[in-house]
Amino acid sequence: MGSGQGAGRAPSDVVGLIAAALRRERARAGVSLTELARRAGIAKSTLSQLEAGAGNPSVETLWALAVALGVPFSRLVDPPAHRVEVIRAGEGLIVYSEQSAYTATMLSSGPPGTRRDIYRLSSEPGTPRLAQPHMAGTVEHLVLSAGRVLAGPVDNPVELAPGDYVRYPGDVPHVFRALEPGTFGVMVSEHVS
Amino acid sequence: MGSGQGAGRAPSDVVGLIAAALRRERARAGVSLTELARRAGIAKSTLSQLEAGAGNPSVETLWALAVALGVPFSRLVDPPAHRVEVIRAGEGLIVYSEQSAYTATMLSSGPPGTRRDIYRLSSEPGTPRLAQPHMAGTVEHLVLSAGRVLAGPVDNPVELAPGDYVRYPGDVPHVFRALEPGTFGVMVSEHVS
DNA sequence: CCCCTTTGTTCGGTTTGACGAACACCAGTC
DNA sequence: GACTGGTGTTCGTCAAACCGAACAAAGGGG
Repeated sequence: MGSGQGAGRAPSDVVGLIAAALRRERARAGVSLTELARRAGIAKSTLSQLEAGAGNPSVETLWALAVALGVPFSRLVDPPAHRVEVIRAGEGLIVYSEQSAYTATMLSSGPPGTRRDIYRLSSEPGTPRLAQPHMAGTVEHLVLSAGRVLAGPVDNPVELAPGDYVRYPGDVPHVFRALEPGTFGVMVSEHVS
Repeated sequence: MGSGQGAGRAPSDVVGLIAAALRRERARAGVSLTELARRAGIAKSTLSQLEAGAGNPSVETLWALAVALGVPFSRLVDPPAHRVEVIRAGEGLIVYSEQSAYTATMLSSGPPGTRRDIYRLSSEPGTPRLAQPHMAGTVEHLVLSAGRVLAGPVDNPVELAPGDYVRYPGDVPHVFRALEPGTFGVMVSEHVS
């Protein structure tokens, strides 16, 4: 976000955001204000003020609410993910095929808020696929389906057998190098923040 | 989520987490405490206390710090994500094993923002796994790694071969029925509210 | 050497967030 | 009607988060 600094920021903006998030999440959970306050162990007056947009809660208070609501903390502070439901029928769309022995097929393009894509990777030995760093904050999950592969950050790759799972940062150079014929796997690339 | 409650939690845990995150991020940014406090527009005494692990900052304070540091808010509250994680086939948290011939291993639990989990499913023939509907808005993606499977909504399942991908709503009853021994696959369950 | 800047720390004072009780309101129930 | 059980709200009071200044330590010039 704003890599700039302090100068321009609306403080009450955050408060309003939290107020909205609280109302939304509480409605979703289907609990009353009183009940939620009781579960979170905070005074209901406090919660009332917060949902009204007044106040500037401490992290402990917010944390307790997040726990009681059963939602991750950031859901209460991050702006409501826009639901731009633009899922293309992308099945079978081959994204990369630079080398003949390597193919990445996009199975699903990410829905609301976060960028999240699902690919099927297949590769053959002898043509290591070196991927350039993606956007900062990208994380990749890989589950090997068949064959054997050396995958992960270039400086710390991991050898995987079928069924093995690895997660590694996608914003550093990483590799996918098949060690056996018929190697393929499932990759989930997600971009947080 | 409605089940149980969440009252009891170590509050200072959060504080300590934030303290560590602040020190870490400030070191990464290479700015002094004084300078950071100035940029964030808060008193350096406040920042000093926070980094010392004392105190319980308000969201506005934390927000200002996050902005001044140029990092997303969640980076200050979420535990530092391990960089590379490997879960070998057979390892990991087995979530369901009701029937002996069916196992679901949680590989990755969803990060802030969206709920999304990654599982490895393995099953043997003869014991169809019938899943109850999940939370409304849940979508499941499945890529078969090996074997053969009949998967999808109970009223409209699809037979998959290795490499095949299917996406179906998770908020209706759905099935995962192995047709061959050694069947396993990767499932991404995501919940868009 | 002294001076001056910057480091991060520890003090009083003020602002304010969190609490608990009392409040008004509505829906069933007797 | 009055009465219970629930909703969410608005009040004093107290603890504490935040501030600003004064503080000891550690470099960098002149």
